[in-house]
Amino acid sequence: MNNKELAHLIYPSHPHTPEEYEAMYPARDLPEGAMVTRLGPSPTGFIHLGNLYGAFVDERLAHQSGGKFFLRIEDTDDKRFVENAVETIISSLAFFDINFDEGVTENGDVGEYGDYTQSHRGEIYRTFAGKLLEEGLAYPCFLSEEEISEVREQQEAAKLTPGIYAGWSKYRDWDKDKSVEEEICARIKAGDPFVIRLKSKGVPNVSAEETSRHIVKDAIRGELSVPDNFQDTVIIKQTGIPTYHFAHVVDDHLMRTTHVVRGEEWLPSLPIHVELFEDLGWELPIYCHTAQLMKIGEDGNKRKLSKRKDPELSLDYYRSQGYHPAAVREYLLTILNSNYEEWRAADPEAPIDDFKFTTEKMSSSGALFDLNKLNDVSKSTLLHIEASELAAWLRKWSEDYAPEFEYVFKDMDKLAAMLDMGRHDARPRADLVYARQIMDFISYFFDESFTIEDEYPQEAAADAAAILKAYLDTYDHSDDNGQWFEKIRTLSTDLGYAAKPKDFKKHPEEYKGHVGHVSAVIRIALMGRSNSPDLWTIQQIMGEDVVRDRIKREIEKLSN
RNA sequence: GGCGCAUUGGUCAAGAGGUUAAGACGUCGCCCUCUCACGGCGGAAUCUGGGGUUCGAUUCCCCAAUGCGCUACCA
Repeated sequence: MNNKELAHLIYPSHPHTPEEYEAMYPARDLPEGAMVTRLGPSPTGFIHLGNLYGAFVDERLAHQSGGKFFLRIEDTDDKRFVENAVETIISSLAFFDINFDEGVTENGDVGEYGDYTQSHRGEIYRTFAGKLLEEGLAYPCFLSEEEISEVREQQEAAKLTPGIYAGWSKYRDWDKDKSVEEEICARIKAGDPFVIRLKSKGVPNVSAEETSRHIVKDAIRGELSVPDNFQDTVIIKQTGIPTYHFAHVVDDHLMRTTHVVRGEEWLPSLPIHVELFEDLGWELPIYCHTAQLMKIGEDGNKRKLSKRKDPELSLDYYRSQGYHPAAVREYLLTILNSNYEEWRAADPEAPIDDFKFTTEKMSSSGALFDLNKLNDVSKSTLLHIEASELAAWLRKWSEDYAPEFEYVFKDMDKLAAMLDMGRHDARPRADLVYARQIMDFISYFFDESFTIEDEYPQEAAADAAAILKAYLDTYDHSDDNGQWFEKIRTLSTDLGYAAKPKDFKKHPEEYKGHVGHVSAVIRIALMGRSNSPDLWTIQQIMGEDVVRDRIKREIEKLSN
């Protein structure tokens, strides 16, 4: 039996030949320099900041260069499948403005290079595995789980690298042993389960200096020195489904991916991929191995955490807190490209598309996720979003994540006015960070959430009732900001408080306090807290009735 | 254990064989100010360690330490 006969025995027929597949998925007709990237999530439904981080690289690279960005579902592991995961992935990414040109969508596949779901591509993988079989570059392996662990034990005892490679699977050299050949033949005919392994060409267990290497270009890390692979990695599992390694090589070639963006955890298996590309006679894509995004631990603060299964890193967490997608995007870009912040500072209004994103500017060491920085970026990002737009966005957020805030959205114009407080001044306020924080920030406007949180300042506590009465008597809702504050100054002086804080600081013995203390009393009666934006503006939004009502109520409370 | 990747202030980082080692976030102080926020000014704080190479290294090389990852018929 020769290689060809073995291949035929395993796969009696294929609907298409490798050449036909090549013709079905021809090189893309794209302008010079256009990059084709892809995102290949497995359908666990768990999307975290790290996925988004990588997805941004793909998206920017493709769309900036006039290329294509597609979504491929990598569901070769049936144990991982989670119901509705694909929908979740698509909608989460869309929420953060990651849009695909082709691939899997909610309404089926879009694009000429599909099918874009790996579990639907079994026949394609088997065809190319058959080609490797024919060429003697792969072999069927019947080693059982028990046999494999025995091998491992022996290898560990002998201090050798564990794994199946030259010398450890008799099936590898079946053509040199008639009895093995007969066994393979019989077992295949009997329908015994087996895997297909790559027949690696590297030399096992030699020192690092002695192994030969390939130079592989990595757009982030420069030139990588990749040793020859000597592991007979499984390429087709017992189920007939490929492993990641094989699917990656076949798909990214046939889908004509030019840039493979993936996490650095893939670096150790690069030798396998390089060998596979070589065996199949295909050109290597340009790899972009990104650094891991990590997070500051909640316990201490500077511990690096693995991104793996850390619910705090879940995209849904930031979404439910109500971080605006534009803010998250902005933040991610600042850690993705070190020169982004500088560029943004120079032009706060420029659209993201104007920024020239480059892989060279990406760091090869992992960054800690910094919530402080996200918050800061978010503040300035929200400043550039229209209040009415923001209000609408908040309402959508509330519907999805926080229905308890329904009352906030009864009057959208009023809400927009609240959000807009002080945002158009020469030095705009930056109060708004994320939805939950905003709900708290404006909570005093609503009777549903208004509570007195702070206490009167010591200097004016005793006069609180008097201050409020005087304030109510002179209050005129149509006063402008200047007239209104002039009245407070007068009121302050009348009651023995300095009209200016400086006067009080100079001669504290002459006054009970200053106008700031008096204002604090009013502020607390109206807002329940001692810190807030401009009082006059707030009153204008609240309306005269609410203002008078709250002051009256507080006077009553004080007299009891 | 083996292999791989990484290592500039608390965090993100620029940077070059000779620099006062940028900038941002955070932090501290002052100013502005009816509070807060914004803004302005200023401060504290960094090249993981040890060997080389060199007139000179934080920058180049080696080793170590530390962190992260891989070591599956998971991706």
